[in-house]
Amino acid sequence: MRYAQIVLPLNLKGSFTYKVPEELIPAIQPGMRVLVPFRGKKIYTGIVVELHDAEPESFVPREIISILDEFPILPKEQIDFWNWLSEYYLCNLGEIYRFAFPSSLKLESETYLKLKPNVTVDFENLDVNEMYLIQALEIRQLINLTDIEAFIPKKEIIKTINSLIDLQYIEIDEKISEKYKAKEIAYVKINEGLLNNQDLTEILSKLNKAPKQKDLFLHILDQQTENPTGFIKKSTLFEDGYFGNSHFKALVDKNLVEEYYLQKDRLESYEGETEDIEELSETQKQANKEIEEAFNHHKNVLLHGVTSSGKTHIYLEKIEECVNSGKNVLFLLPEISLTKQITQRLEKKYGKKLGFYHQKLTDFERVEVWRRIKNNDIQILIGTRNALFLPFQNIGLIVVDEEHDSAYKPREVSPYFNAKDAALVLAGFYGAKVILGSATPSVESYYLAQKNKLQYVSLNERFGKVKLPEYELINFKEAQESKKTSGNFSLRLLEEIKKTLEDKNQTMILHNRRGYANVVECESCGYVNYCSNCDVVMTYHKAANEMKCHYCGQRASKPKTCPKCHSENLNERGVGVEQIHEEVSKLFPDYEVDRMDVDSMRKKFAYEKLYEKIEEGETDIIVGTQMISKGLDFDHIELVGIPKADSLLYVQDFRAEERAYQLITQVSGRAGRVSGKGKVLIQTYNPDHSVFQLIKMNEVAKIYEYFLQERQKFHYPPFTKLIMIELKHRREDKVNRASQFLGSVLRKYLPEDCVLGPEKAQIAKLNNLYQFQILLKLPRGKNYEKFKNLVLISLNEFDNITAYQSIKKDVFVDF
DNA sequence: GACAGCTCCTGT
DNA sequence: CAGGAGCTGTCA
Repeated sequence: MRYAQIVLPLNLKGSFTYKVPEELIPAIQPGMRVLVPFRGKKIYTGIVVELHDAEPESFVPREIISILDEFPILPKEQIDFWNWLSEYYLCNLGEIYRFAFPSSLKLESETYLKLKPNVTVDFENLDVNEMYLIQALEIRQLINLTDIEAFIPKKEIIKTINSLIDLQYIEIDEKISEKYKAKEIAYVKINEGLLNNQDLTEILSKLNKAPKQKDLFLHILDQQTENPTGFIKKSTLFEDGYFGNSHFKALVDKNLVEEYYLQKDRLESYEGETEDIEELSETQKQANKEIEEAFNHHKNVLLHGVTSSGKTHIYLEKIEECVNSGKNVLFLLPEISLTKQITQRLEKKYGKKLGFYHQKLTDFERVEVWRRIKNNDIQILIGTRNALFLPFQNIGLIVVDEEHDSAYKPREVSPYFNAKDAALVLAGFYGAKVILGSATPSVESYYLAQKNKLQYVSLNERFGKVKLPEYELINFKEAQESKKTSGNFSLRLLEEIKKTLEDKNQTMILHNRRGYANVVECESCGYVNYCSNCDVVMTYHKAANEMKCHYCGQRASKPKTCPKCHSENLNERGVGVEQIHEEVSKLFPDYEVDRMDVDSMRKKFAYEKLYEKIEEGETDIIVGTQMISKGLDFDHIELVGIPKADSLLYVQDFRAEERAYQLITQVSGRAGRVSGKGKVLIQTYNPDHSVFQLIKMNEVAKIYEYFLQERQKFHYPPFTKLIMIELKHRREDKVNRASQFLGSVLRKYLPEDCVLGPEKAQIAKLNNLYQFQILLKLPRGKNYEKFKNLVLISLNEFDNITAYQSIKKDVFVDF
């Protein structure tokens, strides 16, 4: 095995061939990290994905510099998983590698400047910048390129460096810096020997002139005598703000106290008591048995459990079984803020054997989880989609909670994959089982269950036989005609809110639109405020008193007069959640009305504060966007109101109805969790719309039957496979031409009705990039592979056109 | 993805 | 004709 295929952390196709130096041949194994040179001197951390003896014919491979791991850091299953992802989602291995690894585990060399040895510099002939740089290099031997920006203007840097290299004064080198450092915690103690040799009164009298220092000294002494074997954390000294670091430093300088460091595991883990989980109800036992049977037949499970049916309870049971059989569990959540309940229950059971992994961890924290997973120190890992890439040793079960959630497949970060589908494949490589759980499964998963690819297990009653909420449709048009409305609310909905308030219960109002008004329009000339970066109207946010672009985040002040015709007749159109909140506050001035959306939750701990307020019953009405549909399980919410439910359907997306159903059902699930008397009032202009009618009937099978019929009729997934190709460029004409070309190439290989577009994207310009889209509708089944191959050929053909290389291309498989 | 080396345009 | 922006090709 003299050659290795190495994946580099760059967005490049495939892997690269390197020669394994003689002395490394016995040690090297697939899954290990190695240092390799790439392009001149630059050094990257690559992953060995394959070893072989086939000498490359067309080039002379370079040599691996060194091996970084004693044992493979990446299990075979993960390498298989990467290869699958790359093939299925048409993305590069390098992209996956970048996404999968914490950056401290893939060090790259940094470019440094240093003085050439033994040079004498003739300062006379240098300009100011050159002089600065030489002087800086004389003080510290190495300077990295970004540090130079601190004292030389950006534009001059290249010029300065080049001229000094020409003069033979400096040279460029590459160096790999160790980024990961174990976290050290500062502790303090009274200087050893001090107490034996010196009289305490003598010391204290020396400190008489510095009372604070004296206090601090006594404070430390106190703690140390009280608990001679304990450790005093330095940070605790400053907690109450009485002492400052200067006081402490003074004591160190006087040799009275000492500071020392100990390494600490960065990850806090639960230290409290552990306890067993409660017993299952009869219905749950039945579901549990069905899951067991499915697992015995090597089938994965779709657990469809209505809200509050106790899906978590069943997860816990299965997790327990899996851990008892000596295997580990991966528990996936769409976002980490939802962990609260499951965490609390698991912590009590598994204590230190529980781990977390999500996007909010720092890089060092990620490395520590990696290490613990690799050492098999974690039995249960709770995480978001990036946790799929941890180096699991013997995983036995993957739970995907809220499997329908779109956060499993964000469109913003590449590689674009659906964590739910990826989990099924990953589990296959490990021989593990999967439970997909949701109260509102995705149509795709439901279809798989129907086709018997997944075992369908249903929990159709709430825990403790609590009744599901009742739905009521309010015909808003009729209400308006008979003058039974006030603003955006029907009197019927207001009456129910009032009743709920009088019963000292809580109400939730869902309005899934951020801001106060969608558009600010000039009555006189029709001017509307567009974002300068995007082809999007800016939304008016009254609370922040500004206009915001919801796509690029751009802000602008709200115009007082029309910038075009200077008319003062500015009109606000389109209702946002802020406006609904304002309206409700005015209608119920004696009650506490709070708003929950990304804008009001931006401040630190805003979410936690509001959560607590609702839990304590201080909040009477919660007005919010889809954010309120997740994670807010409280006992006293009895009413859910959706004043403008139609807006949920008016979205140009074949999944709009499914999303609307899921959102309405999820919010509704918050109502009457304990009392069983929950009510959901839906105001709509179209009470006869199938989605609303089906929700009202609350017959799950019929709803999915309806969705599946619609999908089949219009040839959408799960009956076809969609691939969306998006092209972006600063110049519209260029990206337009490129997409026309790609469209024609695709049509050359694929049947005419498979290729839709190219078309301008719904948002024609985003962040100053013009976007065009091509949608491919491909048949599923055996032919899919064949067709996808043709897509791949087309994409390659496109990539080979050099003129289009500056165009950014994104491919979304299973769009 | 990153970077060197190239072309072509701008401006004095 | 320098200096820079943008394009192109290549890396093992």
